[in-house]
Amino acid sequence: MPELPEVETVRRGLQPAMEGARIVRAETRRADLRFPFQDDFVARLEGQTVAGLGRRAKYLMADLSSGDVLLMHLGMSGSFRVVTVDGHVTPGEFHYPRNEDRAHDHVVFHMSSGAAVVFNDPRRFGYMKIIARSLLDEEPLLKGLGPEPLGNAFDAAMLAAATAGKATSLKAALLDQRVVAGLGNIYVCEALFRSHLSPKRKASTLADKKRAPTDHAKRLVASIHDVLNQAIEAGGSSLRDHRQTSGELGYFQHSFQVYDREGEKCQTRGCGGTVKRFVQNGRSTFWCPTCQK
DNA sequence: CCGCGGGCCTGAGAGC
DNA sequence: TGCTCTCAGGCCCGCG
Repeated sequence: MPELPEVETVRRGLQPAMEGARIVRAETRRADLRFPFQDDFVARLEGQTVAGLGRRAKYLMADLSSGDVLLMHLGMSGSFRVVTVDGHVTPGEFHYPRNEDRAHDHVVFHMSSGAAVVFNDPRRFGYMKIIARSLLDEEPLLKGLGPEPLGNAFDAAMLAAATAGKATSLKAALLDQRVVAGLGNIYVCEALFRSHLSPKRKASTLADKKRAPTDHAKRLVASIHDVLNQAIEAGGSSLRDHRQTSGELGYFQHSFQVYDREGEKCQTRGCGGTVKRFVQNGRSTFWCPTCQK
């Protein structure tokens, strides 16, 4: 499911239930998600207060009073919901991603705020890991990550330097979390469309001979900023699994201009082209060959 | 360094 | 209705 806007939406939804509250009880309802839970997973959570809930790329990070950090990744189909202790969902009734039972509720945090925070993940590509804050810099899951696309470190100069000399395609480079961390298939397709750049273009064309950013790089960075900010504002995109923590859908999918729109007319003014789909690095790319060069 | 295929999982939707 | 097949917001590994 989730790319940066979806994870950020989840973070904002969990904040009121978790920040400043203590984890009274933690339940793991099976032995593993993508990986087995650490042996001391529950023990390191129970009794700890969540000082803050942050995000790095597509990871949620809960700062615990013990000095540990709980790292959470939603994989493809993970979602969180916030439920009050009497079984009623806050604020509205939760609608499961699929109209099924709770078979895929794998982790529950019972908070002193009175809320239960439930992690549901049918495909179980998601995972959780507890890391001592002092070891965060050496954590393999985080170590190679590039800059946050909405952070100060991400700009045209940085992007040009990171892609200079790369033989790979522009699309593959943007999906590479070492280049920039948080984009996925949807928002890469959308950002490339908005900047009129072909997904097939060589990534190295974002830089000139002196490794300085071209106008393409500047356009692309602006498009990435725009599409991510707009998607966050819309509560993310709900195609199959993504839900806000209230169970509500995100609605940015209605604003897609190319993703999942094969065969539709290109929305670029005066273009007249048609949205096409092809497989690139094993993933669907949606684009307009007429106006993306 | 790069692309590709396969794997991890479950479920939805299409086609027959 | 039900089967089979393809595909899915991620990411990792090994091969050539």
